[in-house]
Amino acid sequence: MLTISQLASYAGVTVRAVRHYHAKGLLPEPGRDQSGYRRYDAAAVVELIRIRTLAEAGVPLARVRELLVAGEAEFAAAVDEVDRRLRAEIRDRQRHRTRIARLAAGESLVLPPVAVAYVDRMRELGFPERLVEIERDSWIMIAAQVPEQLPAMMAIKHRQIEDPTLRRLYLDVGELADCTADDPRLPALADRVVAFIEAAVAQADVDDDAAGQPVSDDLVALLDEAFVEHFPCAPRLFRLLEQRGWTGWTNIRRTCPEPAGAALGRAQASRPE
Amino acid sequence: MLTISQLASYAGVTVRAVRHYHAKGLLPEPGRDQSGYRRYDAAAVVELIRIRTLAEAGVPLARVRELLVAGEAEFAAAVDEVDRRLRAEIRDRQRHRTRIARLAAGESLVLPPVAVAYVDRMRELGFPERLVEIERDSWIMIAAQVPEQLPAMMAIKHRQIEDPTLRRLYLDVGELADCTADDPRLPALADRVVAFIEAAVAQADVDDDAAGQPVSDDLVALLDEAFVEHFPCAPRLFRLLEQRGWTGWTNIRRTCPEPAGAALGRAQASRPE
DNA sequence: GCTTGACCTTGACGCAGGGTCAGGGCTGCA
DNA sequence: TGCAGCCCTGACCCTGCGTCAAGGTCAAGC
Repeated sequence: MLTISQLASYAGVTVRAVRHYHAKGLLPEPGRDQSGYRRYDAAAVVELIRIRTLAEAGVPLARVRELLVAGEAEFAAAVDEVDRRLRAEIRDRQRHRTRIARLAAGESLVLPPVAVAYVDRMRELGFPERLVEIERDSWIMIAAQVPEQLPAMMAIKHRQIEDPTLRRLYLDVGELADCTADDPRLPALADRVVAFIEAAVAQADVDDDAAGQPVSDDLVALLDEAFVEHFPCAPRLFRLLEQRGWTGWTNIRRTCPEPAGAALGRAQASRPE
Repeated sequence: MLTISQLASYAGVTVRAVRHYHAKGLLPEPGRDQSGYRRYDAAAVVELIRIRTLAEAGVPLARVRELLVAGEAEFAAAVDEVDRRLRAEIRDRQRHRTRIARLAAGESLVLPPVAVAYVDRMRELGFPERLVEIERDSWIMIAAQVPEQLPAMMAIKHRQIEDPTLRRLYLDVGELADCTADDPRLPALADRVVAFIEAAVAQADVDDDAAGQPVSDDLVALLDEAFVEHFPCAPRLFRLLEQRGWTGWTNIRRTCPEPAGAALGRAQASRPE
């Protein structure tokens, strides 16, 4: 008769595994000797080797229990299912590998390359880091929410940022980020923002109209909130804009219905955070 | 401000996962509103998306926590380690696939093909199922213990089983399996076993001597025990053999030292279970 | 007889990554 | 005011064991 460790060593598994198989009902509990030790016979070795063989083939223990007493048909079906699972797990791992390879290559992954390029370009052009960060975070959220519309939106942003007038406006917004609510430069800034938006609405490009309503109202509200959190003067700026007939920021709109309603989408695409 | 389910939906994870990340210290606990609900800002969305991105790349959560604040060098090292782990897991799965493919193809796996063929041949030759089963179980244990010596041992067994005299002896052992200890046919059987063993010792083939002492004494004892368990008449048979100067069964030996000691290994190779 | 070390027992916690309940509070809408 | 649908904490569940705790047993050496 064998002790548990002898049994385990014959079958090439650990003592702990044997007790685990007892607990799971895979291997019947053997009789005990007078001191309470489990005592195994050769049949237990064979059964344990069968269990180990299945387990090493990647069969979950719950399945092993069934397969030990299964007929050929169920056995084949179960094996088939296990193989499908293994293939799926291999596919998962391979996807993971390509993802971490891209991470290792320096890609941020939370942001597609086109957006990374945009953010980098902002830094090149001398935008304050604060502004760059909130812009980056906004695009992370947009990319997570509506990834398929990101390229179109990014194209517009790239064009906007290369436009000297608009770039000047952005830079000035960035510089006024930390000003107090009563800063005397704010009304003039609001005027310039409104002037830009109205010009954009007036000459609404045909090819930009495809953008439509790319992001949900919820997300727009969230982005506006993030803007307010990072820019102390934002509430005052918003009030100044409302006095000039515009409301919101990410998706800025007229407070009163506009005659040419089709231009709204174009206005949103120009959100100058 | 966002509720936990809004946050989760923006980042594309479950509410439970968000709380899990809080518990693991991956995502800082946000402030609560007056009713105790967690309230998140946009920065939390971005952080959660970063966590999800790493987690989806197969990075363990413990590593994610480090990587969120890691510099480039540690990041690269960690990524490298994760990739190694993923490769190892893929290799494991692929091994598992080949193993279950072999299982599906009908191979027993607990027994190499050469042993399966031997067991099948026993059935063809009309050996009683009881005898076949204990033989099979013995070989399972031997294959698990000393797989590299199995082919040589199997070659001997194949030759033995095709020898008409020895096959007749085996068949008679099988038929007497269930006889009582006082069965009158047992002494004659013991005589034939001894006659065979002594003949085998006398003409010890040169090419068989390589087998030497293939299995450990422990395993031999276990196999003998299994034999006794399946054959009620075994104790009586053993006593009869001892009266004739032989002890044991799997590794049968002379009770008194034999003049030509070199023949012992040959005797063992002929174990006629 | 005593110690020592190796073995045995049960019970419990731990791991990743959450799923799923239970039992209750809060909110918003009709 | 009632109801649906959120939210909260706490706790147990899954896999396949590893590992520790606290104690009983056994064989060997002195």
